[in-house]
Amino acid sequence: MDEQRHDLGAAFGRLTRAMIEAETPVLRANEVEMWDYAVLSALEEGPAPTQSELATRVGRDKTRLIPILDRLEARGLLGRTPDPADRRNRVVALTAEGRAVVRSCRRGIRTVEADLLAELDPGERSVFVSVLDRLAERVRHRP
Amino acid sequence: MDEQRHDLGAAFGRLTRAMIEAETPVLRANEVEMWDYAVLSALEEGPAPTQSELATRVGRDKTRLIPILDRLEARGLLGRTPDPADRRNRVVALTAEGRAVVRSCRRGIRTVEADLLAELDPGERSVFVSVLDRLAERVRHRP
DNA sequence: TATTGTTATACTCTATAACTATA
DNA sequence: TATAGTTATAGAGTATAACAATA
Repeated sequence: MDEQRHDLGAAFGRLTRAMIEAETPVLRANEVEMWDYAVLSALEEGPAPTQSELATRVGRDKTRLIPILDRLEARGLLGRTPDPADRRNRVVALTAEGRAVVRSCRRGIRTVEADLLAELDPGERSVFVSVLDRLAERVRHRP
Repeated sequence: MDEQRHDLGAAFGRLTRAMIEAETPVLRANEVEMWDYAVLSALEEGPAPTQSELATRVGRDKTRLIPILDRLEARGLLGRTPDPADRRNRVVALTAEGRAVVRSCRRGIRTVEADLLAELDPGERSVFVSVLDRLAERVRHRP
């Protein structure tokens, strides 16, 4: 293993903070907060059959999701409809407007990302992005 | 830019959390917390001429550094000695024991990191690590 | 007056456990 | 009884401003 480099964890942490900072203006322009965007983004994969399922998708617990869902539902960006088969469940789905907002956010975010990766050569960039995506996906499946 | 992948920021965030979780047992075995380790690690580069300088090195503000320094100094892992040239300043430096602790932590952390990267092939791994380190360094220089 | 280190205070975020309604 | 969603509360973490000592 390499000797003369910084810790991976520290590097991830720094980059996380930097990205949050850089993306905040984009999100603010769309009047959403970070976790709002995370929720909308997760719902693009498809409606969530329960809020708990959505919570694990996003990587938060269900209690912290509720104020976010309240806000987004009030703005008409998503809907919570009771599941007739089991009325305890509420299926959460994007509205057309919600889909439009998340797409608008994503456009801005892609610009910020391109900026971060600008100095890399194309080969490095594609390896980096692909590995990053794979690692993040691997790490996803455990809460 | 690629279309079908997750956001970089979300990936960084997930990996940050996963690494914190995976490294916690290592740090606990050495009786240090995450930011304790960050401070000790930063001091390996050399003594900090002022606490403020150390704060920016670590990426926190000076007020949040103080309880950490108190604790580490009490344990004899670092020293705070007034600078004779400007007695407002305190230069912060690792003790021999502090250096031993941070090295012990690092050994464990390297193992965790190797585990994360284990499935990658060597080429990918070296590109990924090198790019990550470079990006983190670039992003470092803005308080 | 400006700066270093420090303390105090208010604010946000997070974790936990209790409550309701359905099953 | 067990689970989904919700609410409440306590704790940790964070940001900000004020303070004493030194320049």
